[in-house]
Amino acid sequence: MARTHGSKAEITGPLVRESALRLFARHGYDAVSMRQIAADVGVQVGTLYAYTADKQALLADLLRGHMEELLAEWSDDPALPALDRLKSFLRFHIQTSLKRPEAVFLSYMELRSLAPENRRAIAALRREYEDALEAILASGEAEGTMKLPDRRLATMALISMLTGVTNWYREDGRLDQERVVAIYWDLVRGAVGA
Amino acid sequence: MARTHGSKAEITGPLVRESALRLFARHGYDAVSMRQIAADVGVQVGTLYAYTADKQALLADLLRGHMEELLAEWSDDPALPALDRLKSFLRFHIQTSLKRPEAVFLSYMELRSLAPENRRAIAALRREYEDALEAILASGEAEGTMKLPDRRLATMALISMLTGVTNWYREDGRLDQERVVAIYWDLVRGAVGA
DNA sequence: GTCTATATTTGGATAGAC
DNA sequence: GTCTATCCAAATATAGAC
Repeated sequence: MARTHGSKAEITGPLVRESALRLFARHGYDAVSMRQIAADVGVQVGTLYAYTADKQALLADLLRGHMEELLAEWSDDPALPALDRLKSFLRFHIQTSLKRPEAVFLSYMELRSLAPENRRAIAALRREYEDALEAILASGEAEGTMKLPDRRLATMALISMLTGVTNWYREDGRLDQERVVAIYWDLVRGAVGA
Repeated sequence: MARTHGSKAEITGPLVRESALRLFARHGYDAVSMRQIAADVGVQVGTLYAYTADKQALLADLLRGHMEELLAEWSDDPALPALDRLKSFLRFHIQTSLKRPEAVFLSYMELRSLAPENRRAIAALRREYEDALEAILASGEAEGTMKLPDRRLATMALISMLTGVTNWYREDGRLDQERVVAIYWDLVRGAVGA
């Protein structure tokens, strides 16, 4: 696994990020040492510092990258019926959560490990994502196709519920992703009073 | 804050547990040092080892204690209508989560920091708790008062959703606990098809 | 029961050779 | 771009005095 001098310079950067993501998600930011990451990548510790200023920056970049990808990939059409938009959001959120479970988990767990400045920036991106869902719920209420006792709370409740798939879903389990989406849609549709 | 020799021997044990719980929940198990815990309690590091074999045992005891309390406090009457039982569970889970948010958060987050043996034991207790909810859903289906596409998945989805309150609830926020319970009850009732 | 002092390990980060 | 070697700080845990 370990490499020697001078090989694969151009791919080491991404490898560092991938290893860090996986290890941070699995064991927690503070539980993972730079030495572990280096060993996982197959380089020596010193090498890591050619790709990140320090450990904190590595975490911050991973979280920011994930949230920015999420926001960039999500597309919504306010002209569609709110229930259709909600179903799209649900599918998007579940599929993303299952495609990048480690990034999702990390983003929800390790905000606290960030320095205040970094934390504020990531929290703002997360808020932006939550607001995308809340806007859908608002339009559902305006249309009269949804009935919610408290829109903001419903937003948080739905996101918690959907993100929860990462806690129990197994690739080799009894349900495939489409089936999971369908089941969650039943639950969510009921919850929003449709 | 710091104490000197020989004072308050009989209360140091609980204080250690309280400090450890708060600090572990806030910063993560690996991010917290025994020195920090000692400083928070107001003793020197060595003293902690009169109350725990090591740091790992401290975490394991906190998690086990929380899960055992949860299971001991929860009481269910299978003779009641399933919807009433579900509402009881919901109130119990939300109130407990808001009364001991740190223990709840820790139990869901730091399983991974436990040695395999300890992890298995705590996971079994958690499973027992989940099964309590699943049994209620099963009886609702049998009664015909609930309609669920997948009972096990609904169980996990509801627990994720309810536990999510700890992510956003603030004591001084706009909603008191009873209001939160009422709002979640609306969402859950809809989700289970009642 | 608690303190002080310390052994021992491990961590993040840097310097300089190749 | 990567390695080797190393500095320095901080961590867990223990020993022995009071």
